Amino acid sequence: MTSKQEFIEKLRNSSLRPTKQRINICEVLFNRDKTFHFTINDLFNLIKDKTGEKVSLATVYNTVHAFLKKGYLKEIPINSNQTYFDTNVTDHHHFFDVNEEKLIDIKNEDVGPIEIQKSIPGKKIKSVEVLVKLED
Amino acid sequence: MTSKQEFIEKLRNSSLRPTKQRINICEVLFNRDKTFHFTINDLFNLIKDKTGEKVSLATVYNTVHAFLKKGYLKEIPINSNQTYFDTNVTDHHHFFDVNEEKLIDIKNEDVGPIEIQKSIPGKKIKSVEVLVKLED
DNA sequence: ACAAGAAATTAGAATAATTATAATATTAAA
DNA sequence: TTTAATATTATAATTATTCTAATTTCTTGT
Repeated sequence: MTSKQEFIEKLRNSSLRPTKQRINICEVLFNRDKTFHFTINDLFNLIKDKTGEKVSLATVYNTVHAFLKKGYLKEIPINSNQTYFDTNVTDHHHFFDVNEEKLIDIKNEDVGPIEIQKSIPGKKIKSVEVLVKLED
Repeated sequence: MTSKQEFIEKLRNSSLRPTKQRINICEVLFNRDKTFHFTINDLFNLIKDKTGEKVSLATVYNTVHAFLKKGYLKEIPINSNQTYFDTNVTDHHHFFDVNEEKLIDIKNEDVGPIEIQKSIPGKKIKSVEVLVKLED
């Protein structure tokens, strides 16, 4: 359980102004034990539900993007038409349950080493992510 | 080079009605040597350019989705806000050049075997895809 | 501490992406 | 053929995302 004050400090330390909106978003995103997978819309609705305060959808977008850039969130590549995000920013992979449209983390150590025997001149690898689609 | 007549047959054999729009889309998608990575918008613009005929954007969506379901196209999971598709429907992986926003195929044999040491009860693996992001 | 200017942030309005459905075209049946 | 059934198209509606004017927060000078 992180206090409002701690979020304010963390935001300031990241040179993000600790606005009421951002603090609310932090409470929803980071006051959790488990990692959290969500879409912008999930988050938008949860803010209203959990904090009672309304934050505009555009601000949710802005904040999520700010947090992404700071490395507090990770974007997960799935070809659903809604973009998914993850509060687990460590290097890891995902199951995507196609039937239930639900994401599940796969720890890095649960995936054997991935060897890419091809390279593109002038480019370096930024990330390697595995997406395992599941069905019933 | 596949003829219009051949596309008509292929569509019929897949129980897809061979409409003028679909034939135009086939010409743009499948009259190529190399595999083709595209977004709906890319395709929409190419149809006008290559065939001179206009097909509505909604029809492009419809057709791409129909082709996906039939297995003639593959959707590629990237977290760009535009969905990418691939005419290469074999099992394979991708580089995504983040700077140039460009996709590059990685043949299956250029990626070592991927071992997933975790499973979800009641669910079976539908696909395993690797996305390697590249930067300068 | 306070005011003024600079910079960042918010949220309404605009745009872009995708889907639903009424109108049209294609096919199947008689 | 003609009609009925079904599939397809494309406009209109909806949903997702971004842009920007108005507002808020911060910084600096006093």
